[in-house]
Formats: sequence, C-alpha cells, structure tokens
Amino acid sequence: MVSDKTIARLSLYRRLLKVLEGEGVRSVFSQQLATMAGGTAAQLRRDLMEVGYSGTPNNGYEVARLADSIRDFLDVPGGQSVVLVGVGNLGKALLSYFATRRSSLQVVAAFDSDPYKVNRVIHGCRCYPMDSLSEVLKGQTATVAVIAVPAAGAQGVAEALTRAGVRGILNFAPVRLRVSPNVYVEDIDMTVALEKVAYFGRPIAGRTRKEPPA
Amino acid sequence: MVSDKTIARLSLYRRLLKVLEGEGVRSVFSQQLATMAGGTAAQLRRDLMEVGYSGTPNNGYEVARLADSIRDFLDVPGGQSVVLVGVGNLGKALLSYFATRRSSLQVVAAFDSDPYKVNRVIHGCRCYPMDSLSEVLKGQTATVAVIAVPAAGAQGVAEALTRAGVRGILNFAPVRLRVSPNVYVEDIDMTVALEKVAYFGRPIAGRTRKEPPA
DNA sequence: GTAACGCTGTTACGCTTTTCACAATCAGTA
DNA sequence: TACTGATTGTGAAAAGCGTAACAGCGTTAC
Repeated sequence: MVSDKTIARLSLYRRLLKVLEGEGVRSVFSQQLATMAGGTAAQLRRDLMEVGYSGTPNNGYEVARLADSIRDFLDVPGGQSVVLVGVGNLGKALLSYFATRRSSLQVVAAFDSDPYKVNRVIHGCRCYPMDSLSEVLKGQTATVAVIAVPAAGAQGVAEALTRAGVRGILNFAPVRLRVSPNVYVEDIDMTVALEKVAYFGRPIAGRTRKEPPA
Repeated sequence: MVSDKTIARLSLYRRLLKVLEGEGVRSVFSQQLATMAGGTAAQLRRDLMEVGYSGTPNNGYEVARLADSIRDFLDVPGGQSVVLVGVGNLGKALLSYFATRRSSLQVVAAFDSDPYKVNRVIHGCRCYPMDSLSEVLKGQTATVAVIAVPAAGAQGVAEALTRAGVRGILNFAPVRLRVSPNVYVEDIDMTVALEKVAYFGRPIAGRTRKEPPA
C-alpha cells in the first residue's frame, strides 16, 4: 500500500529525530527536517500523512512524539530477529555495523560454511555452521535475513532462508534472487553503485546532474 | 540526460553479459537477459536505445559486441581512479570487494586517520594518513571516491574530496552530504535498507508486496 | 520466390512519485 | 477580540518511469 520509498524516508526521519532529541530539540518544522533528510518539506509532510501524526500549524512537530509515531508505524511490537549469512569481510563489517543494539532489530545469529569461523562469537553474534540454518531458525522466529555470501551461493541461501520462514532479505550478493513473491528482497549491489557514481562523476561531460534520492 | 536507473541497469547488463561470455554464449535475446537482470524485455530494449547498439531481429544481441557497446557508453576511455576514505571494518571489506582488477575502475589509494593503519597495504591498496588527502590526490586524477567513515566525519571528508576535484561520491556514512550540485552523490544507507526489509518482511501484514527494482 | 514467423526499435499509454498551491489552523499582538 | 504571520494537511498538476503495443526487418520454411 505505502511505497517503499516512503518507508525508507520514514526510517531516515526517525534517525534524524533521534539525533535532534539527543540535542535537546523539542520541536521541528517540516522544512528543517526535510533539509536534513535531503528532501523537500512537501515530500516530508506527504510521507508523514501515512503515519497519522499531525503537527501543529505554528509549532511544527514535537520531536519525541513524532519519533514515537514513526516507531509505531514501522516497527513490529515484539521486535524482529535478523540473521546474517556469510561471515566474510563484508559479513563481519555488517555485523559490527548492525551490532548497535536497536530496540526493534537484533541480529541473533550468523552462518558461514567455513568451519574455522563456526562457533566463534563475532561482534557479539554467534556463528553457526551453514547446514544448521533451518534447525537454528526453527528455534528463533527470524523474519529478516542479510545475505553476504559470494554470488554463486546466494540463490541457494535465499531458498533455504525462505523455507525457514524468512520474509525479508537484504541481499549484498551481486545476483538477482528468484524468490517467492511474498518475500521482499532488497538488493544492494555495490559494484553497480560504484559504476553509477563513476558514470555521473566522469571528468568531462554530464556536468549538471542533480543528486537523485538515495 | 539519461536516468540513473538506466545507468544502473546497464552496469548490471554488462556484468551479466560477461558471465554469458565466460560461458561461451554467443548471442542472447532481450527476454533472456532481462530475466537474468530481474526486469522485463521491453525495459531492457529501452535501456539499450541509449547505448546505440542494435541487435538483429531474429538473432538477438551479440554478447561480446553488446558488452563492448555498453563499455563504450559507460566507461571513460582512460579509466577512472577511485579513492577510499575510512579503513574500518566496512572500508576493509569494500577494499577487498573492489580489489578485483576492473579495467576501468581502480582503487588507487585509501585514507584513514588511525596512525596504526597508515602506510600499511590493505588488499593491495596503500593507506595514507587522512591529512595528506589533498596532497596525494594532486598526483592522482581521481574523480570517484568512496566514503566509509563514521557519520560525524563524513561531511568534512566530502568537502575535502570535492576540493580535491572528486566528482562522484559513494557514501556509506548514514548522513546526507551537502555538496556542490555538480558533484554526484550516491548514498548507501544500510540501516535504512535493513529497516525497509524489516518493514516489508514483517510477520503478519503487508503480505503481497512486489519486489521493487533495486 | 514468397509467405509466415520471431525478435527488435520505438512510440504511445498508464501508473507511480514528486511538486505545487492553497485552504485551514494556530500563536502572538495590539 | 480581531488581525497578522507562519506552518501544516491535502487536493490537483507535473514529472518521471515502466509497460504495452505495434511497425519494421531479417530469417526460415516451403
């Protein structure tokens, strides 16, 4: 129903609101928050229509209240468990990146086929052998997974994950995954991203190119 | 002129074509290639209009020729140099990820403020001290940069990079950068991406959500 | 040789997303 | 109280993007 672009921006707004809250700011105008987010005030107000929190015309939005409203809209009440598959260079970086205790999203398990990594605890997360994936996920109720394995193994991992009940996949492998249509896949293709930047940042031509929304 | 979505897909097509080439496939139909890329044949043909290579009606596209045409369209003839700023967990992972010798894009230098990392060679790339950035870039003609520093330092890094002549930035820091409009910035916000996946993959509602293009 | 078929290039259409614009609303002020 | 000024919520226009449809062309079969 609500567009994924809007969801992404809401997530960003919330993070910015948390920063403001930490600075002791009480209220904020759409213009200010939108500028921080790299968007326009109109777009922010339209995004906020979805969450159902209304600001007051002359005082803007109450920072804490708006953050709470976005939380209520985005987060699942009991929180969601996340598993990571592939503990290579990238996987380790992602573990440390996502290790920050987020109230709603927590990485509960990592998987790797390398026996040297198994049973080690990396950035606070236990690493299990790859073939125990379905078994370990039976205990957890993980709905979200991150794939950080080489391209060749990604499709198989995705299938195992969906069989284990995973509903959303963040895929870093440079492959388009074929999954059931009720599983949401977000691809982060860093090579493509770099080539895009290289193209628009190329030396001579393509001068005045406005930055598109992320 | 040409949309960034199209550029991203062209980059993806090229990679797929290279795979096909490696498998000895000579020609390919728009339908096949589009399926591999997770798109439709019509979209692929439309994207290919930009590069100016025409397939033959009944034989599809010559794999090698099409790959060359996309290369001519995307790449800068002499190649482009890339620098990476921030050699933490993520930065190291990116170095190993991008270390694959790509003909056109090569990471020529890394920067970090940690003196213990300086002058070390990581994944084949020398690490320089942060404050030598403008000096080192004076020698190189790097037009592309990757930012993998913590959020607090990203804006300053971006400014130093643009002063040094960088035209495109791939930004992994969870901050929206304020840069001159003729510098292209692509944000990869992994936290937002994960929250998006969590939202659409949440257990109960939001069932039939089609995967959007990456 | 000719007809039928299949795939491409391109134009036109429709949908999604963003932007614009304005009525409604509230604080401050005299 | 009545008025000004600033900001929000939202309907309507605009833009961007993807999809569908079709004409053109080369190939193949007979």
